[in-house]
Amino acid sequence: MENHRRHHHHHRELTFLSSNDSISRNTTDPPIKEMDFFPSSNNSASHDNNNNGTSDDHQDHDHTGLNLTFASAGISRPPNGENSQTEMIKLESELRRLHEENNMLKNTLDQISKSYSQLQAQLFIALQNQKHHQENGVVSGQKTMDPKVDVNDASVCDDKTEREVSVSNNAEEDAIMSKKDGHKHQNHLMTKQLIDNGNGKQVCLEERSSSQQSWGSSKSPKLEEEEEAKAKEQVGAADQLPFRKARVSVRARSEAPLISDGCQWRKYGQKMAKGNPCPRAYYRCTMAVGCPVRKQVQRCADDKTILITTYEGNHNHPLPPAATAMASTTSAAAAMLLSGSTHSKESLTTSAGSYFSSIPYASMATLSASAPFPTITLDLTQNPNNAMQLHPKYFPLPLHQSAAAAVAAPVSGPHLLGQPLFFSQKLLPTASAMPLVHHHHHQLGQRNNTSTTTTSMVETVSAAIASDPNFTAALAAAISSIIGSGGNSNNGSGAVPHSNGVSIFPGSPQPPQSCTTFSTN
DNA sequence: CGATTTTGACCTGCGC
DNA sequence: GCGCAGGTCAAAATCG
Repeated sequence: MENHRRHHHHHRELTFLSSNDSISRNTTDPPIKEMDFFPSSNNSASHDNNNNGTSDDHQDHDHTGLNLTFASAGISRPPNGENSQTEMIKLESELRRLHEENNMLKNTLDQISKSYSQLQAQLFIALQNQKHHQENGVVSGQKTMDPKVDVNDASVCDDKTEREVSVSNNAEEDAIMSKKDGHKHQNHLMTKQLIDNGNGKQVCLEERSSSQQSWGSSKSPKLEEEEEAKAKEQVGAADQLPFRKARVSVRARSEAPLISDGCQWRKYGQKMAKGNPCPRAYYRCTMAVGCPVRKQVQRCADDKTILITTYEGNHNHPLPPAATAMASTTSAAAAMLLSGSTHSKESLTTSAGSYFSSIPYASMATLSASAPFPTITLDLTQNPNNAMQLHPKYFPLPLHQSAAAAVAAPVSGPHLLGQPLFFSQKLLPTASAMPLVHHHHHQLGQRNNTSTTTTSMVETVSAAIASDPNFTAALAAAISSIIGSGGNSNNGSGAVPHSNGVSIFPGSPQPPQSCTTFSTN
């Protein structure tokens, strides 16, 4: 097995490095002629004629071979058995090579998509920060915004702060999560890319490519090194900074083994983690081939009713509305963390600390920038009532912005954009309502939009969780009470989504689509 | 029958 | 170098 894998890697490396050549060769050069083996008469001949591709040829070949079992012994084979043997070997090797190449191409595409997504998010964050700096040398966001927005913001923030409560001390979790990487070199990958800002316009962004690739891990080391080297050339000194993987951890009470986040996941492993009697399950997103997003699910050792779900990576595919919010928030948070760490981790913290320290509700999110991965933890466990209060102004920004960004996003990246950017803009003014963000291992820096994203994320996550039928049932009462008392009415207890994109944000000014709705899996 | 889960082996990093 | 722990792989089993 081990050898098996190693071989694979080697193949990939080699083939990938020359992939272009290989491709062109494969697509242009006539493949080894199957005609030699399967003369005219049967169906396979026509197949062959139609397929001048690569792998198809081989498949056809195989297929043909099966069809010809009755004649395989000799009839269809040319007299010179040696040649045919050689050809077969060639074909097989070619097939292998093509498979490897295909894999490499997929991986490359994935990497590009991932980088694209993260860079987009980071760009916006960076722009946001820049804007802040320009507009006011001062720290806290005195961002002037559309009054409307401000109103919304306030309410949003209120909701948020109320919603979640205590800081979760996830040091343990963080430590566990971040302890290993296993793909270190990937962590140093720096990229300078052209990213599409959603309007088809490309922006050249120098940035630190993010994490998810690490979890993707399918890229060959050589390739990574090459990319890294290239990136270093372009980026320069920035590469000195340690690369980090951002993770978003969600703590929520749930009977269900998984929280419903709108995505399809496939379990690929399970492990007993030290210090926790409950196994940790590893899932990867299966909504698209090669999607790098993974998550770990584990029950809290202290309180087994608490389910800890940790996400990493950005989806490289369009997301269903039900998944958009979660994905965008988590990926945005991840990007944010990365961005923060890129520039100065401290900035993240300070904003958190100084900014939110006065918040009465303590916190609902924990930022852990501890090495090697910054992790943002959302604690949705403490006060269900609060936890559900997010909805009303869940989307401070006009739907056409957030939803459009999230939903209309053609592929991967765009879904990142909506919330982090817009939320940050709008939430800043209402600092007092911000959640407390606690930095585990780093000193405080100064403000930025970290908290903002955190906030939105919490809401999103809460919404996602709420959409889970099981969890929904458990929280129904709480929601009802909130709705009843909170002045948001619409659905009353019915606010709880039953499934399929029912909005859980009763009071939402704009019918929250996409981002604000969740479907159960 | 394809997709998913299970599960033991393996890989890698880290501390001693 | 060794052992430990987290993370991943992939064959086998199971599911729908």
